[in-house]
Amino acid sequence: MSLYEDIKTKIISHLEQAANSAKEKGELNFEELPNFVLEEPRERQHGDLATNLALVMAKQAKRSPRDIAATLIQHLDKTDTWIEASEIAGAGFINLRLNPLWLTGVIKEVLQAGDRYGQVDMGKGQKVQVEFVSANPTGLLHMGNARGAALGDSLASLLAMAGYEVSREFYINDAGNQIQNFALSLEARYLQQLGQDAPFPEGGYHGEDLITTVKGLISKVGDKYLSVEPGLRREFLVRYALDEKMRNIRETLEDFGVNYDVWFSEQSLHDSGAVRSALEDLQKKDYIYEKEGALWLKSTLFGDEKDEVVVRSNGTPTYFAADIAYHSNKFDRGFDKVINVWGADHHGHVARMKGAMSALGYNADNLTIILMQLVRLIQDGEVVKMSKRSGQYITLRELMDEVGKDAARFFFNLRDPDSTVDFDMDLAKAQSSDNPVYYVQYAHARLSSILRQAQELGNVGNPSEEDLKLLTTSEERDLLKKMADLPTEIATAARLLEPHRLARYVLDLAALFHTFYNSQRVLVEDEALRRARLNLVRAVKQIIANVLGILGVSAPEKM
RNA sequence: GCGCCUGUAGCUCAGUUGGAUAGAGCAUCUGCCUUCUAAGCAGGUUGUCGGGGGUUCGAGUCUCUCCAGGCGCACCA
Repeated sequence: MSLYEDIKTKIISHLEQAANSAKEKGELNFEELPNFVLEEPRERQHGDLATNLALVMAKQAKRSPRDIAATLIQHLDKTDTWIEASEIAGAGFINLRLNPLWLTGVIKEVLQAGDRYGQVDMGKGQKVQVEFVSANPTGLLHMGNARGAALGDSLASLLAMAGYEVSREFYINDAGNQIQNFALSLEARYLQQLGQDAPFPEGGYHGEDLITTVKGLISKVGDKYLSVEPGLRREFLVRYALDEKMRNIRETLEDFGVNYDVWFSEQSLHDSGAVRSALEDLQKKDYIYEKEGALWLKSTLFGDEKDEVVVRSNGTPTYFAADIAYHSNKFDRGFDKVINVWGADHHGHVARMKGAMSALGYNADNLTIILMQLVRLIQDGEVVKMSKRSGQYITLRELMDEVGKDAARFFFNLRDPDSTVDFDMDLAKAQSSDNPVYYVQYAHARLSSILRQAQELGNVGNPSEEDLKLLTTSEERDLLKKMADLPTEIATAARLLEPHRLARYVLDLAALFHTFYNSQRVLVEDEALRRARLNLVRAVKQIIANVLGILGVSAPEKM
C-alpha cells in the first residue's frame, strides 16, 4: 500500500472508531455506520482532507451535522495520521489539515519503486484478457480501429499496473460471409487488372488497397490463375490476401506501440469443431429451437430483445455462433475476467453475447464489454461517411504519418470511451505542435535536461530526511501531493476501466512541474536544498515516464 | 416505434460510485527569456451544466418527462 493510501485508510478507520466510541458513551445514536467519504476538498482553505461523515449520520443520529462533527472530533484518535488540525466547516464537514512533512516520504517511495511506482495489488494476480481492435482483415485499419487500439492497449497496461496478469488478444475474422465477399472482390480485381471485363460484385470491397494487393500478386504469379477453376482461384487469392492484410495489420499496430500476446483465428474454431460443440451444448440445455429452417438461440431468456439465429437455413453457422464458441474458449483458457473493446455499432450484441455465456453456464458478469463511441471524420467542416466497403476512410497509417503515434495515442486516451469523437484531420495536423502530449513530453525533456546538467556538476546524491524537509514551497508541496496520488489514480482508473484518467493525471502533474520550474531553481548553491530538489526532479521524471508508458507514449530525453 | 450512448465556456472536452465558490486546453487580451529547454510560466475574459418537474441538509452527478444528435433493432459481421 502506498504512503498516501495508508494515511487515508488509517484516518477512515479512526473516524469509524470515533463514531463507535461516541456511541458507546451514549453521545451518538446510530444503528449502522452509513457510507461516507474522505476526500480532498476542492478549496485549499478547506484543508488537505475532508469527510462528510457527520452529514450522512445526521438522519440516524437525529442531531445537527455540526453537532455530530464536534462529537466525532472529540473522539478522533490522531496517532499515525499526520493530522495536525481539524475543524468543522460548512453544513457539517470535518476538515483535516495534515502536517506537510508527510509528503517528504513520497520521493523515497517513488525512487525505490522506480518503474513500478504506481503499482497496486488490486488484481491480486487474477488473469484478465483484453481483446481489442479485431478488425476485419478485408481492409486497412482506420480511425475507429486506432481509437480501439489506443484504448485497449492502454487499458491492458493499466490493468497490469493494477496487479492483474494481462493478455492482449486479436480475433481474426478469417471465416464467414465477408470472406466470401472478399474473395469475389479480389477475383474481380484480379481479372480486371489482367484486362478482363469482370463485373465488380455487389457490396464488394471497393478499397484501393485491394487493387494494390492484386497488383502485387500479379507481379509475382502473373496471369496463371486466369485458367484455374474459379473456386480454387478464389481460395488462393483469399489466402494470399489475408496473409498480406494480417501482416500489414500486425506491423501497423506494432508501429502504433501495440503488441499482442495472442492472434486468434475464427476459422480455427470451425476447423476444430468448437463451434459445433458449443451449439450442441446449447442444444442439450434446450436453449436452441428450430424455426423456418434455421436454428435460433433463446437469447430473450437472458434479456436480449429478440432471439438470434445461430445456424442459417442453408446450414452454415452465423458469426454469432462462432463468437459463442470463441468466448466459451476464452473462459476455458482460465481467464478470471474477459474484457472486449467494441465499437458502439456493436452494442446490440452485448446482451446476446452475455446471454449465451449464461446459457453455457459461465458467469456473464466476468465478461465486460466496453463500448466505445465511433470516431467521426470531419473534412471541410462536414462529416465524411467512413466505410470499408466504399473505401472512404483515413487509415491508421495515415494518421500516424500525419500527427504521429504519440499525439494520436494521447489524443484518444484523453477522452472517455463514451464520448463521440469528431476527428478533424486538418485541425489535428494544424494542432500537432501544440497538442497536449507535447506539454507532457516537454516536461519530461526539461526534467532530463536538469539531471544532465546536474551530472556534469557531480553526482546527484541521495537526499537525507533532513534534506527533504527543505521542500516547503507551495509549488513543491502541490507537486509532491500529486505524486503521492498516483497509486490511488491507478486503482480508480483500473476499477472503472478508464485509462483516460491517467492522461488527465499526467497532464496535471506536468502542469504542476512547469509551475514549479518557473518559480524555483533546482540547481541552487545550497547543497542540501539542491540534493532535495534534484531528487524531486528524478521522482517526477520517473512518474511521467511510468504514466506515459502505460499510455504507449514515448518519454523523450530531449526535444 | 423500441433500446443504448451523448448534450457542461466561442471551439474540443474533464468533472474521482451526491458534497462546499463547476474545471482544463484551444481561441483572445496583458506581462515574463544575460540564470536549469518560452513546445514554458503568471494574470485577465468566458457558463440558464439541453429544457422542465421530482428525491434531500446538498444534484452537472440519482429519478421522471420533453427536446436535439449519434448508434443499433438482418438467416451481415
